Amino acid sequence: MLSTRQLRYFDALARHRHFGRAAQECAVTQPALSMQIKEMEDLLGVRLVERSRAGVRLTPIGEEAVARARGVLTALADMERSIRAHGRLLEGQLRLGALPTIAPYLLPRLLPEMAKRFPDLEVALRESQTETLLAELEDGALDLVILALPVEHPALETRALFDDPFYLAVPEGSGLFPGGIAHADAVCADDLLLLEDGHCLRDQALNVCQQVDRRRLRRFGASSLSTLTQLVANGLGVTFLPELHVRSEGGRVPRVRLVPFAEPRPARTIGLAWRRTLPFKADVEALARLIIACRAREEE
Amino acid sequence: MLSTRQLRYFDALARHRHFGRAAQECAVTQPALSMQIKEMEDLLGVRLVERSRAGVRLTPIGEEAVARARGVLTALADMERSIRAHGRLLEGQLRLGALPTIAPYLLPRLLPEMAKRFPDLEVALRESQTETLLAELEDGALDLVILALPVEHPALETRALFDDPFYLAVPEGSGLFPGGIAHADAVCADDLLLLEDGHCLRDQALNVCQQVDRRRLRRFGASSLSTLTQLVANGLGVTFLPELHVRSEGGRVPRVRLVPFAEPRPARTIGLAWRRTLPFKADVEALARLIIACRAREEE
DNA sequence: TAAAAATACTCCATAGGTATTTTAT
DNA sequence: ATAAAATACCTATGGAGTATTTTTA
Repeated sequence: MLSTRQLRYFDALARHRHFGRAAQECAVTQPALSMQIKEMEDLLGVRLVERSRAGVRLTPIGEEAVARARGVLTALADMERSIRAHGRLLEGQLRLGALPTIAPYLLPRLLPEMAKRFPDLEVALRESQTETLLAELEDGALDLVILALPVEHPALETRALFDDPFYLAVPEGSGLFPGGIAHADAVCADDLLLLEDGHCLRDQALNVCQQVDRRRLRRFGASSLSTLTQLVANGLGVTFLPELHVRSEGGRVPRVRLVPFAEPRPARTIGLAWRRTLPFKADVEALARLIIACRAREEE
Repeated sequence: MLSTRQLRYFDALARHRHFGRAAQECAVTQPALSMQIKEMEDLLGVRLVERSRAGVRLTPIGEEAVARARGVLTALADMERSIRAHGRLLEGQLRLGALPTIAPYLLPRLLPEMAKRFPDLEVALRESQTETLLAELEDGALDLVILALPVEHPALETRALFDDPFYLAVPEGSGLFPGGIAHADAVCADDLLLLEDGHCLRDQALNVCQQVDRRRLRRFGASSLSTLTQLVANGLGVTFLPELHVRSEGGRVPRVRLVPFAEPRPARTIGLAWRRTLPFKADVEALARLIIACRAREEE
């Protein structure tokens, strides 16, 4: 049976595509690493790497092998962490990721609460879009992410936290939706301002506005909700704002009127996602409750 | 990082609850195994086993650890098999499981076809009920199972093969359903004969007969479809027979009348299930097509 | 006290280091 | 010609064996 050492060397080799540098990363000499790779190839009876002067290429089988090797290494690393912490995820380091449309509004309240409740926990933060978060979660660079559900991924588990309803932000005095209730169908593509591509909030908003003609949307999107509200404040259009953002601004935004939607109010579901192989559910549950409590607190 | 050797020793120790016998299984001496376990405990900073005169007990953390260790070992073993076979599942050994309500009817046709199509494949068969099959699949004792879908299991993938409609088997000359079309709602609990508990076919039949009063069902069920048809033939009641079974009997059963159900015909979905970590999809697909073709052939 | 695990020590296999050769561009 | 990997050879770490002690029911 292969050793974890061989898997580690092989992973490093696949990343560096260079025996010498891979060996350096593994803190061994090049022949030591070469020998282990050779041994792996002998054990598997398969050529994993194409050696050539200009670096190294993996064979197709090698690509498959490294993907599986990384899976095994991640599972093993997760096991070690879990057991070392007596199954308590909330001690030691937690690498937490969050969407840019969530992090700035939830974390300022959450992090102090977490520090109070789990004093032995050290949180490393990362803010990225859904796709990046999920990739990093999968390959073990993150432990837990806060994002919008649903997430369909076989290696991940999720836990819904709360629904975050949308408001329609219109310029103050614009006269739109004078009844104070917005209707998704009445939003016009020419007016709609959105985040740039890749933000899931953009897709969610478009989902709500099924009938909007995508071809008539403005080409360039904003990169943050703050920018977006500035645009709205200056009369350049309307946009969707999640309640989470609105709350963090104290319930109102200068020169912008926030119009609630008609029932059923469109919303995004905020939730946690993590690798199946990482933590005990009890820990995620504890954290989930803290987050929910944390959000409820803001209602005061 | 832990070595695979340590994981193997630990797994053996957890199974034998005895250092000496675990060591024997691993073909090393007791002190060698003791040292590796100690090393593991040191690396993890956790006590994994309670040593006592009368054998060994795992601590709660140890239980968690061994479960995870087995997961890692299975993933690694699957990786080795896949790569060794160049991703071709259908060479070497395939440990195949099937439900007792499928195996006797499908396999006599399938196995010769498989032998013809995949000459380098050696098939090891196991026949069990759904629960057992899934457990053995998960812990690596089986590679692939044929059963009734749906199967909801995070570590497993599935592939539907075909729908297998039910017939109602009634005693010849009983006068039931003279129109030649059965209606699920007209089946009476007093008449209904079923397989014993644990057979998924039993549950599926009860699902079709939503209105049947479960309390009035006979206490003891048959252990095979053959027994069941004997009971029906002797006028003791009626039962559900899957088409797969009927076909294998040449389309008719002595002294039993087979009544098709009204549309939509109730059916069970037969499918394949396997660990996500094991094979390439292409191989499962190849086998799936063979099975489907194999069943279609019988229609002649 | 007796069975089982831990410890002490010794040995050897194998991983790793150094020096060198081979290979491919 | 030269950078990179393979090979050869030596060293040393650590895994495993044998003998023995310690533990505990």
